[in-house]
Formats: sequence, structure tokens, C-alpha cells
Amino acid sequence: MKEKIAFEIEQALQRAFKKGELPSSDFPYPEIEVPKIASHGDFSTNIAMVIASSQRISPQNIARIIIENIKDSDGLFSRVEVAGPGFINFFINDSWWFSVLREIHEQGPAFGISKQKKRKKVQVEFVSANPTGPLHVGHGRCAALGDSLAAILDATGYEVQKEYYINDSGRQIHTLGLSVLLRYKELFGKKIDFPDDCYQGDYIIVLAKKLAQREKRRYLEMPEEDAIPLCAKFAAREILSGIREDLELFGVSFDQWFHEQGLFDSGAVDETISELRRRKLVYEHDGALWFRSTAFGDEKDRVIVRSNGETTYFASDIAYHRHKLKRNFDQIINIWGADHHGYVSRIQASIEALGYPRDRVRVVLVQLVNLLRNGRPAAMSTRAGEFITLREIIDEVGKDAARFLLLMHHSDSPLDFDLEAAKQQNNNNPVYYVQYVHARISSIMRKAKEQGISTEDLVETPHDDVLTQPEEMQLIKCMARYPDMLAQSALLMEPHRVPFYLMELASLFHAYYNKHRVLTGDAELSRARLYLVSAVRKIIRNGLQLIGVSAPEVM
RNA sequence: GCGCCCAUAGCUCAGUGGAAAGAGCGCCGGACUACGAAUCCGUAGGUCGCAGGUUCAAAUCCUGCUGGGCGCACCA
Repeated sequence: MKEKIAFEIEQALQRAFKKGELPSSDFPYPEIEVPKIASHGDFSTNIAMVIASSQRISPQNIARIIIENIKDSDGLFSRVEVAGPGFINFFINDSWWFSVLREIHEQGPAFGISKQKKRKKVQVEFVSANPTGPLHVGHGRCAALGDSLAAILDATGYEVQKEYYINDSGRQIHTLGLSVLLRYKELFGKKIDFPDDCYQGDYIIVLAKKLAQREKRRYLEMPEEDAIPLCAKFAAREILSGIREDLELFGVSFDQWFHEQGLFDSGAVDETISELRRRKLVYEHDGALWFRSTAFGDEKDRVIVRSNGETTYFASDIAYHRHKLKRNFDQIINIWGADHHGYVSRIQASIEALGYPRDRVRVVLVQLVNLLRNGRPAAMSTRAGEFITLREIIDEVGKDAARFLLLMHHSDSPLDFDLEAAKQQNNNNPVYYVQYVHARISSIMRKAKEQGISTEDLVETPHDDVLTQPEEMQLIKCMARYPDMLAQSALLMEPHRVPFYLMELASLFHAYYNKHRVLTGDAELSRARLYLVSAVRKIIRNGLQLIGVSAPEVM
């Protein structure tokens, strides 16, 4: 619809220029927006004000000239007017709005889904938590965001690949192995000294018990340097499979699980260092190898090989991104916790160093989650290793509520997640407000069937002169915005727009429901209204699907 | 000290350079003998942190300041 209006304006501008009514043919693409106030029309444009200075004509006069030159051969507009400082407001004929309704029914789940043929390849990497402990609510926020962003990108015409990067090598995995080994020894009555920098959580003891059951006393006789890697491997695999289970319960899936260790095994890390060497972007200093990231805007150079010969985490991360870049994605999106923001400039420096445009990789930073219970901070002591896991949250408040609430806010703002509030099944909880729409409409559909009203052939029902209530037009106009909302959400990488939109549509529906009956004594009216509300149900279902929330028929 | 993010109604938060800044919660008052009251209707509530600047137009862009979160390793 916006494109169509923009096209009409462009045509009008050209016509006016040819007739000599406008002196310059330098026209930017007309921005079309939906005004906040209904009396300002269904759509409006500021084009007259934008070009006023280059045309040397007052905005109001330009607006008048444009309006006079609009042909509107399709009869789209019922009224076009100049308003305020030079806005052009468009009022759309009702029959065009009804065509939106028809589209929703014909396209079903595909409504608002971009049909472009050339699908750009996008990769979204998210969660990527180290397999050294269970997921917590912060990971949950990243998981909800990444999964939904991927779904939204898919819906707007991208080919999306979802990936989880597993840091299964390096020091922390060694520490994990040591932690488990010590707890294992403890189980056999050995006196141990458990260091502060080992993983403190009880889950380590659980793993040690499992290990003891499986291996008996075997690791006791082994030298530590042999036992630690074995313990580490065992523990990492166990933890990772727990992470996968949790994510599955959370409705989050990945196309690929990428192991850091593979980058070493395949020689990719060495190759990457060689390439940087070839490009003369590394140098030795104090026995270490440094990447000259300051050449690409980083604030200081970074070590990639330590003086003891070990590569840093950064080295394998560059190798990982090099690997991603070679997989030919048009866009690579990393979703990181905000505590990693200091990492962004150095990773982008490495992208440029490898000869790619730095914006090939975009990083979405997700601010932290404050977990609360009745407004008070919930136990969250990482030092003692005692924290509420994502799994516990899913068990307590449910997947749907957790996902909706974690996704509701802009990723830039920190989020308070209150367990008690999330559990409430009332009007404090927006997820049920939206789901209730779906259940209500489903209930109406069941009722209609009971009354012998067919809900199958609604498409054929004429409705233009039957759906005359203002609330009905509001619902249709709101639904017509769905594709645009999706596009915005994808462009700005902001999934929170989806739940907000759904709450708005839900609100319009509930108001309509309370004011008007769908099933009336008038069969034709009933069928027309069923046609309307079943379209609402489709949009609600589509939207909920994008954010991984179920659309229940009964609640 | 340096860097990134945030600051909008009592609270939690939306807001695409546009017209008069919005919603939910909370407060108060109301609505079911009809499709599900997990709903709806109504009232009140604002120096958009402060000060400059850009622009025909700024909550939105730029600069400075104040307050808060996070980060500044040959850790990951």
C-alpha cells in the first residue's frame, strides 16, 4: 500500500515537472507514514516540506501542485488533502481495505511474508554459552531474541541459518575438567583443596557422581594431566546436552552447532594467523604475537598468541569469523550479552583486516536481565555458583510467558524479570491477554459450527456493505500494518515490535468483542464478522509463532 | 581515567526527524439472564534528566554536563 502511494506521488511529481509547475526534477523517494491521529488520514507524506527548499516554493503550494497531478486511476483514494505545514494526507476507500482482509485469508500463514525471489543469506549466531554450566535467564533473553529475529528475517525474505558456537577448548574447559576431577576425588574420600577459580555450583558435584558411577576409581590412579582432559570432555558433553534440552524446552532450535575445537583440528586457526602475517597485520612484542587492530579503529592492539605459545580466545574467534565469512553470508549477525560490548570493535577490526567490509558482521548487544521475585532481587550469586537456571524459570512460569516477557522490551534496555509477575495468569500478564484473543475467536468458531454456520467458505462472503462498524475498520487497518511492522522489525533487528503490535491488535479485538456480537440473528452479518475475526485469529497466530509463543484454542 | 548502552506519567515501558508525546500496571468509578469477565468502558496523571546546537520541524540527530548499568588482561 505504501509503495503504491509513493508511486502515485512520484508520477505526480514527474507530471508537474514536465508541465513546468515544479522547477527542479530532483525528487527523493517519498516517505509515507501512518499518522497517529485518524483525522490526519490513513497515510501521509512530508514530501512537499522536504523538497520545498530545493524547489523554492512554499510547502503548501507544492502539496497543492502534487495533489492536482495525482491521477489515482485505480480509485484508491476517497480524499487527498493538504494539512498543517504542508503534509499531504490520504484517505483510502473502504473497498481497498477490504481487499486486505481477502489477502489475509488467501495467504494464511504467508500473509506479510516477503515473496522476493532472490533470498539473501543471513546467519544469526546466538546464545553460544560456554559448556561450563547451565543456562541462566540472560542466555534466555538472547535465545528468545535470536530465535525470533531469525524467524522474522525468514518471514521477510531472507534465507536464515541459526548457529550456536561452542567454546569447547582452552583454559575454561581445563578448569571445568579440574573442577569435576576434584569433586570426583572428594567422593572417594580424598581430601581436596577446591580453588576459588573453579566452578562452584552443585551441578559439578552431580557430574562428578555420574562420572564416578561410570568410571569407578579409574581416574584416581591416573596422573592429573591425563585425567583432567577426560573429565573435561565428559563434563562438557553432559552440560552441552543439558543446554540443548533446555533450549528445546524453550522452543529454540539451531541449524548448526559449531565447535571451537574444530578450528584447531582443521588448522583454521593457524591459517588465519598466517593470513594476518601475510597481510603484515601482526607483529611480535615481548614474546607474544599481536594483531594490529588499531589500524582498523580498535583502541589498542590485541594479543593473539601468548608468549607461552598458546593462542588466545580472540585468535580462535577471528578464525571462526573468517570461517563464517567464507561461507558467503550476505549478512552475519552476532547476538551478544552487553557485557561483551568491549569486544565489538576488535572483532570488526578483524573483519576489515581479512578484507571484508566491517558491516558484514553486525552485533546486537542484549542488556542484562535482573531476575526478581516480588520486586526483590532473586538469588543470583555466581560466585557461590547458586543461581536460578533458565530451566527452573521455564518450569516455574512456562515457556510462553517467559519468551513473551523476555522479548517485550528493546534489547538496548535492561530488563526486570519478576518471577511472581510472570506466573500470574491475569491482566498483569500481556502474554495471556494476546493468547486469550486466539482462544476467544476459536471459541466463537466452535460456537458457529454448533449453530450450523459454515466457517469454511467464508472467502466467498460479500462483506463490503455489511462490516460498517468503526471498530471493524480499525481492526482491518491494524491488520493491514502487519507486513510493514514485520519489515521494520527485520530492518532494525528489533523483535520487540512483534509483541507490542500483538498487544495493540489484541486490545482492538477485545474492545470490538465487548461492543459487538459476532454471531447475530442475521446470517449474512454473522458470516461477514466471522470472516473478519478469523482473519484476526490468523494474524495473532502468525505473530505468536514468530516469537515462539503458542496460540491456544482453549485456555 | 577511557569506551559502549540507558534516562519519557507514581511504576514498567513503547515511540520511523513531523501535526496535539502513547500503552499497560497502579488509584478511583462503572459494565455479564446473549458468542469465554484471563475481557471491556470512563476519569486523573508529563519542564521527554539538564544546557546548547543543526533543521521549516527534535523525545528522536550533534556537542557538553549530570545520574545509572556494563566493560576496559599475554582471561574466556
